[in-house]
Amino acid sequence: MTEPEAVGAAGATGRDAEAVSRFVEHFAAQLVEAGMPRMPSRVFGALLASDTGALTSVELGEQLRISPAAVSGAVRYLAQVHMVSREREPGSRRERYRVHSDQWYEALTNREAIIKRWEDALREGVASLGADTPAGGRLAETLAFFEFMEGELESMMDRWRIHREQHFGEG
Amino acid sequence: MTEPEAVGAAGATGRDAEAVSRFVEHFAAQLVEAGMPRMPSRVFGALLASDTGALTSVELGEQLRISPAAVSGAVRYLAQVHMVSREREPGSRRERYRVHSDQWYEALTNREAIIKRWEDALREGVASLGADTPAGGRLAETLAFFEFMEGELESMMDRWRIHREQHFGEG
DNA sequence: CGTTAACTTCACAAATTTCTGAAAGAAGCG
DNA sequence: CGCTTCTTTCAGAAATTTGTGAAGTTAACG
Repeated sequence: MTEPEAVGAAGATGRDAEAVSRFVEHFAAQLVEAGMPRMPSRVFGALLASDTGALTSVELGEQLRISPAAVSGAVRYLAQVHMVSREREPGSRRERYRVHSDQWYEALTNREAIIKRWEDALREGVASLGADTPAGGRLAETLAFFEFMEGELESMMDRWRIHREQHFGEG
Repeated sequence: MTEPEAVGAAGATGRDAEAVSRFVEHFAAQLVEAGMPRMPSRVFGALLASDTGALTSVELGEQLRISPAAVSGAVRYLAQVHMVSREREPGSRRERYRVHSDQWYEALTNREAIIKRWEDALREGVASLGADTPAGGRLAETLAFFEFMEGELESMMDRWRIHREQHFGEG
């Protein structure tokens, strides 16, 4: 009874728990490599791979074998960067964490906040080093790049929404 | 002789070392927050803020007050992600590390490698969970998003190069 | 209005990461 | 061909991060 299901078999849930886990861990590893902390990455992976797109704290804890505290921390992180939203199951103290597909895109776009802070730092640098110095010029060009990117990102998301509807309908 | 220059004064180099340092540390902090290790961030900041855009190992060590070993590690990291290139000063064992402005852009674009791995993980997930399941569908849509982004990024860089020439000339 | 279920916070232990000093390894120069 | 100068590698110390158990807090339900 160490393993509730045989490897590769579809269990009582109608899903191959082994396959799900493999995906979750593999995908989470990529997120980690991109700089996201481990627990948030794993929780996000589990939500992505869930059929409803939403899981409770207990379900996450069981599937990932982590403590309630770890779930709590991970979810707080993910909510902060807008990668999941919290739902209150009506008539229950149970909370439910959900990925909206569009939230996911927005979250990536939310790197804008980071870009904005980079821009601030660069502007400050240009000012204090002098726009007429070689270093100042380099900073100014970098700043221009980010400002350009910022605008592009926005129109890119617009194009995506159109592209998406053509391929996935109203979603 | 603990401090070669008075605070805020322009030294023999003709630059306000204090102002440079402030920028470097501030900018580096933003990079760190975005997920880059600290030493690489600081080294990169120092290079960005240098007049020539290139510094030797010793110069970096002195300016940032870090050991040669730390410089070595940071530079290796930065070279790996294509954010600096190494130059051999002819007729000297001294090496010189440089930021090319375009390298910087390319580096950001090099996140493509990361995206590619995300895509692989997602494709695998779609296959093993089944494209006809709700979870599989969600993964497929996410995958489509990344594939879309990949193409967009490329054309965005093209547009940037044009935009840049109009504003900065041949650079 | 008390009881209980669920989530969060806190302090600590463990693991990982990061930086340093010391020694070894290249590469020009005499 | 040995010396000198610069860089890298390595092992270990220090600091930071991460996850847990346990206590605390909130809110539904009888």
